[in-house]
Amino acid sequence: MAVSYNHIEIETKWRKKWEENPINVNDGKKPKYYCLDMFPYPSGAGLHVGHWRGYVISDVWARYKMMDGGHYVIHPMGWDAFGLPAENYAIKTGQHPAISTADNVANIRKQIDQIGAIRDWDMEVNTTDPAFYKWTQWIFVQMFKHGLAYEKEMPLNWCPSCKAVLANEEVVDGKCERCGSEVTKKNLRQWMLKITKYADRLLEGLDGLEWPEKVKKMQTDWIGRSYGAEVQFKIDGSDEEITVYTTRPDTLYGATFMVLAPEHELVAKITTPEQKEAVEAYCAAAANKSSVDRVQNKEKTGVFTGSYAINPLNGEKLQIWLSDYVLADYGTGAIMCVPAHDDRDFAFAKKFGLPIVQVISKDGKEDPDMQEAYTEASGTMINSGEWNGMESSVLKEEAPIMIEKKGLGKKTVNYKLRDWVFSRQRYWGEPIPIVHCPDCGPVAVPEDQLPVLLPDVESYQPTDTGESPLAAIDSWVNTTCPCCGKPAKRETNTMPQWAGSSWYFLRYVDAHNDKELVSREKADKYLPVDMYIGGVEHAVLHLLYSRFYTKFLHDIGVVSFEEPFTRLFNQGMILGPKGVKMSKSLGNVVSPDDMVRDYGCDSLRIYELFIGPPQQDSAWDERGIDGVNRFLNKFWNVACDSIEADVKETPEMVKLRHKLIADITMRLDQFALNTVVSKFMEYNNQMAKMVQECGGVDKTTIETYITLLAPFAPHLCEELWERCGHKETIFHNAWPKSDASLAADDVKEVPVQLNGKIKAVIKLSVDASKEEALEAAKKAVADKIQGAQIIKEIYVAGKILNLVIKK
RNA sequence: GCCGGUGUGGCGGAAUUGGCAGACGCAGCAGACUCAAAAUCUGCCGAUCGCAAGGUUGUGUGGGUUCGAGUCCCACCACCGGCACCA
Repeated sequence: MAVSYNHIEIETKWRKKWEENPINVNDGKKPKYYCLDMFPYPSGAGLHVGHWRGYVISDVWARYKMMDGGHYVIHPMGWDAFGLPAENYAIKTGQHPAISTADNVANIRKQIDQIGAIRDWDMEVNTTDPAFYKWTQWIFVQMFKHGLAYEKEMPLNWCPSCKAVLANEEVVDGKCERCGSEVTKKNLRQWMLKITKYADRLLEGLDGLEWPEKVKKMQTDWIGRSYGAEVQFKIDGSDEEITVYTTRPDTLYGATFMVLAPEHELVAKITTPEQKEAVEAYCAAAANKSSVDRVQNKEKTGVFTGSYAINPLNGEKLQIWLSDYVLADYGTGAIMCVPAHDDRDFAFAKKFGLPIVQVISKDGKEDPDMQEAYTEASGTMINSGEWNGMESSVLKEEAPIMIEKKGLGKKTVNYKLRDWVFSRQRYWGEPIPIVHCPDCGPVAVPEDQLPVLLPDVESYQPTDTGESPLAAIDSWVNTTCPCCGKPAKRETNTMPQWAGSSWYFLRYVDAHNDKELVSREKADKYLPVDMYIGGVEHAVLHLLYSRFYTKFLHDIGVVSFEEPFTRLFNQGMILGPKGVKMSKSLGNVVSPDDMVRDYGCDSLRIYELFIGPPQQDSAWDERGIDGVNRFLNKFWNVACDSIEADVKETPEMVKLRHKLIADITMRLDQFALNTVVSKFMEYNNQMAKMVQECGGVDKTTIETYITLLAPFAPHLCEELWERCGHKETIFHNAWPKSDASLAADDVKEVPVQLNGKIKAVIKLSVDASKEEALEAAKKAVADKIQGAQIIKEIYVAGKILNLVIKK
């Protein structure tokens, strides 16, 4: 009689046993495997079924690695606990963020425990723990000492709702990545990290990584390296020069005017008295434009400065204009305009009636009536003096060198990547460990005085002025200069949330070290991360910042490797039942807690995998878990019956066993976890038939199945393993190996086609000759080929037999 | 606009990479068990024509390559994601 297994009893029992006797122990001899989840922000809302998915995937993988290859698995968990929600909650309720954070951590810790994952909580880290952020600050001090952290006043992205500056990576479509408010510009003095110094290494390091191509591409585009030339243009009647950056120096003869960004430093100097009023009005208007306006409105605007530049090659006079389509912070903030070969310059020239000179021709002839810019670098040079007749693609490569030889400019490289704006005007973050001294300037807090503790404040309210709430605590702000001992003031900005997450993965393996960030010995032994699992939303944020930090820590000798995450897997989101993102405000958040209670952890684990391909978004359908639960119950009965019946193995059972091993292992290695589950169901259905026919399957087969299923349904499988008579945990079992010769079929069903259409299926022995196969096939379709002429016979052994006929 | 990705039953999805399309599961329908229901079990389940055997058609659209195409090639459409005046 079919019975349901008691998931509450079994799961409680094994949870307790694993706690008493941990299954994942480091004996110092086993090879390590570091399988990491992106650590969560401990939000008050707790975990939903979407968080579960990533943690289930990583735990299945960790347990598989533990069995396959006998690894000691590093599979830790921690808390990315600085950040705005806790601070906003504090503003509303007056409760200190540390208290609400601790509550949330405790709650989520319970939820994570329900997943039944292997976790070593001795490694737990929390970014808000002074013992942890001491090292976040220490890294900043090292960067400061190496000239990578510097202060700069510049127009910055400002979120008026969060009341804080944002890094470029945090601005999406001109809006705040976190709250969606329109981002404005604000001129502020801020701390910057020189991530641009690592641009080339960040780009080149991507090559060796087993990451999704999509993420590599996003980082490549974000870094945005381009090759070209800087060219100097003299200003007519002045000693000043304008330097432009161009990727198309081959079109230099076609430059007919120039455009500077409204913020360019020469604007005031080159504006003529007649144009002064118009220029000032234009610059003021540009300064007030929001990022959204600037991005969305592509209609060209501009104003003439009244001055002219000289084309260095042909001496032509070029009008100098201002326009906000030229960005102040890319290249040199000034461009030479070649309307014939650039869409934007073309639109600008058409609008303001500026000359257009074609210098590249597809067919060697000039087009007297250009309707759009010809932007490809292929064709013959015309109107280009000594360059006439050259192939433009060749010239594009050679022009920078030729220009450099003539002393008109130089070959250069440019990047879209900007330095990282690293300070935030908020309370709940790591204080930046700097003291400002009137005599010595900014001075790093000495390492033996770290951490600089975050003080308590009266009010968490951020200000509109760009000052942190910390600035109001005189007793904390006023200190002495570590250098000269005179009165000085502390830096009151805090670090962005990304600071702790940029290096936390290093800390897990030596979480209690109070002398070093991580000991070199442990770093060499346990790092880097072998498999990193998390959402794709951090492609250019956390994942780029972590690579930058790791490269820096490599350069100062803390670690010996340059890339933190060898392999990356991005799991898809679990969407709400209607296919929209789960969110508190939409009220479509599904909590795992009830399902764990009703169906058990093992059922939910498997359903999270079965719902769809792991890298793809999937809409939650709560009915689907019934199918998985039925499968586990069915398997429970098959296993119990087989253990009891203790039948002798048959050739069918041996074949099933070896096919099962091969199928599951291959799909697991391909990360096709949803199909692993369907294969388990298929084989279980076959075994259920064997139970009906012969009372059960043999002991080896059922034990093999239990072993393979163990990473997916660990509690159930441990219980069954024990019922098979084993004393030791199933997870110390080696991963079964398949013998291909035992898995192979000796008779195959082969479809017989006539002209590519299936007309019959015949059974053929795998070693049947072509003649035998053809004979059998012709017999099977005899009535259909009567009177027809067979033109061609195709036989692919074990797969297909096709007869091409003509009537 | 540029660059990626995806498109298969009522639904989630499978197809060992060019060889039986729709595995597995959900939902649905019919039956068994039951006084009844739930649970469980058995069968059916793309469309279309047919009483049936069986035929035709079918993987976003149109073409092509091939004995054979969901899979490869060309053109297009739709949706999703990334970047977006980067010279």
